[in-house]
Amino acid sequence: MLTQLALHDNGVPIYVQLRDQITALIGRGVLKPGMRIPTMREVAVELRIDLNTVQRAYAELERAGFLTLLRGRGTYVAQPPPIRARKPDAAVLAAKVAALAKAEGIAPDDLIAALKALKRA
Amino acid sequence: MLTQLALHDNGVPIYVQLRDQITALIGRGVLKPGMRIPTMREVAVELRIDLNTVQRAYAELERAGFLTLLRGRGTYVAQPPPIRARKPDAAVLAAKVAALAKAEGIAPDDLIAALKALKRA
DNA sequence: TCCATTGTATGATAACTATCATACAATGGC
DNA sequence: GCCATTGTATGATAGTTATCATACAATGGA
Repeated sequence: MLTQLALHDNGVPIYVQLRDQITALIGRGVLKPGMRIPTMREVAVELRIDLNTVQRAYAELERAGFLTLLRGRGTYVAQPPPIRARKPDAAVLAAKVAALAKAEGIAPDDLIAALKALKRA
Repeated sequence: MLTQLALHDNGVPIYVQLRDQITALIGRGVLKPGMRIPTMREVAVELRIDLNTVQRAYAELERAGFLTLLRGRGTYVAQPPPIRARKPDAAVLAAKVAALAKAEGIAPDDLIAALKALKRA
């Protein structure tokens, strides 16, 4: 995983870059549920950043339900909850996602296409 | 242009969001060379942020060659804006979004369906 | 039982970010 | 020339971010 992480000097806080890049890796299926990911210290040393910075990213990812932190054992990609075909929930998420896409200047159709492409990968 | 800007509370500094969203608008051709864009004060009032914050974004965009600032007259999209105008990457957003859906237990197909429904609304 | 590993926590410090207030400086229209 | 508009600049303040140093706490294997 470490080789896929790249921090840039573009004004975005390090912990945000780390958090979002790990989220993206999970979304792409590079990191799968149950997988163990590098320890906070490994990430800190490899990326030459502070342990506290990594902890912040990991902690946010745990709160968001992406990771499971086990003291003394390591960090794992969270087991996703059972998929329910609840359309209302999907609608709420879709609204949020549409706002994100708009902010980044991505057309809804392009996002839909990219999501479909992800499924095939 | 103002209606196309949306700031989020996601840890990314406001001036970075503003800067990147404007470069995306230029990259997409929504803002064309020679066009006048809103004054710093207009942006500050509309987005309810500080004038200094807008100034920072505009100043960085000028240094990067995207904008031309003319005192007393306003701000214009630079005559040939850099070729390196940032093009939004739908795949990156899709990866993040897929992870969000996974964490909430929403099937990708349901999210796609909900996004399509939004378009019709 | 030890002990290395790994996550968790605290406190200090410097740098950065956002806001507020205020003012200056150039431009162009009248 | 006057003056509204708009970009430019400064200084203060509060909150955030990154780093450093250090320590504690739970886990599992030897």
